[in-house]
Amino acid sequence: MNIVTDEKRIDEILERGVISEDGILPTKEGLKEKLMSGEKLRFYMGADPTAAALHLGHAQNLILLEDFRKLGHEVIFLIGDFTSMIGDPTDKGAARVKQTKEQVEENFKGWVEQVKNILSFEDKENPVQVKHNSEWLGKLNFGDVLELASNFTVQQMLERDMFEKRMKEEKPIYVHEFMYPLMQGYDSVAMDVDVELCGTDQIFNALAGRTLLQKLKGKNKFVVAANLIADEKTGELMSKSTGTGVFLDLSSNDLYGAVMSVTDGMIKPLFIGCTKLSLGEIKDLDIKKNPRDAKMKLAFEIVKLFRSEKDASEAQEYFVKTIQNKEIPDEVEEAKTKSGAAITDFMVEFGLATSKGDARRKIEQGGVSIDGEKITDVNFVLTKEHDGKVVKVGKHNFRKIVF
RNA sequence: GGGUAGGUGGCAGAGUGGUCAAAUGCAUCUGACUGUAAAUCAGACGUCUUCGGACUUCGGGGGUUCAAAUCCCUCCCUGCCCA
Repeated sequence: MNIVTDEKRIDEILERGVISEDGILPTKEGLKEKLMSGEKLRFYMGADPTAAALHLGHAQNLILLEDFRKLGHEVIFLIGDFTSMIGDPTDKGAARVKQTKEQVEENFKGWVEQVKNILSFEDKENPVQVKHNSEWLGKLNFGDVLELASNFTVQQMLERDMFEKRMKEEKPIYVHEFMYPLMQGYDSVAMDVDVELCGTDQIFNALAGRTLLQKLKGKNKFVVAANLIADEKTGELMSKSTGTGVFLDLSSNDLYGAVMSVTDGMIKPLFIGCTKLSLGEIKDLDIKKNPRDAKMKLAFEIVKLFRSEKDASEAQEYFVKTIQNKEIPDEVEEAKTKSGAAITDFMVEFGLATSKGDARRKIEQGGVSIDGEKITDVNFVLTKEHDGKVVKVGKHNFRKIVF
């Protein structure tokens, strides 16, 4: 596969806005020059399988990775199965709980499935390569680790803002957490990469790799740091803890809905980071004037990109029907029960409530209905006449009663 | 090694013998309002319940007491200071 050196395309990738202001290190010009040189480069991006699902924040980096792949460069998606057992201290107020090998295995199962539409693992000429860092990190012995560690000082490690923060808050910092940048750095050496893609929160770790590569191989690695997806106005990051994370293991309908419930300030960053629309098209959308329509377009584009156009249309239809018009959807998961079953037991059994008490509460608060009729009695019992009717809990949880 | 302060619900953080299933904030859930926005407001937020209450929870174990998150013993874990 030939290396594409089309300046316009390279500029569009580097200028898109996904990459942070000074997110290309050491310099943007340097990287552009390298891309223009026609030399085949090796890119990589890593992610630790600490969660079962990837979210849109990862996705934006992966889309970027694919852009570079399409220019003809070698691209590696690194699964941090070894590093995730230690845990990256980034953005954590406390040390991450170590994960077992089983948990890690369990988590990255399905990752490829979640992103196969945006990353070409199956490309004949130049497929994305998948690697695991346990392959090399697991083989280092204590001496090797000491050797690596001797390239950095404790002061350098302590410069990381979150270590500083923890020092200030008198919270523990474990010795093995200092190893994290070393490990991520060694990934670069082991794979002998030219460019690493990461989020801005990962720059410290990525630079450790730059240092190591320089010292051990005399190689000049570039770091491309993508902006984290954040609300334009409030600066709030998209994250699970604030309830704004959009995960990629959701069904198409839920993925669409999850995008719809994102704050308005996230619309533009998501368009730029997680869709294929050109900057011109995004500009034409006039997000401010009609945020709802812009968001629907965004949700559509995202589902289309990660699933298919058909899924996107269906998800949109579902959304309009059940959420906007509050109708019962066409297809509802069936729940086989017995005549005489208490509604509370039914709810617990089919995941509509976490406990009987929770079920009772939801009924008392008016959150439960059958075919549109609100249930007010917590002792309500299902009978034959409810066969085929649909129980609704909250705004969008439905189950069809089947005997 | 010495000294000292701590370990509380998903998280942060109050509570030092009964009124504690444990304040408050965040997260979460339900409702209202909406664009399933956001913000806001109201309510809920251990399990079971015949709705009287019962049962399990405050690092682990043991003890004192009519009564323990709170007191004692012991073990485990962490911060800080000194060495």
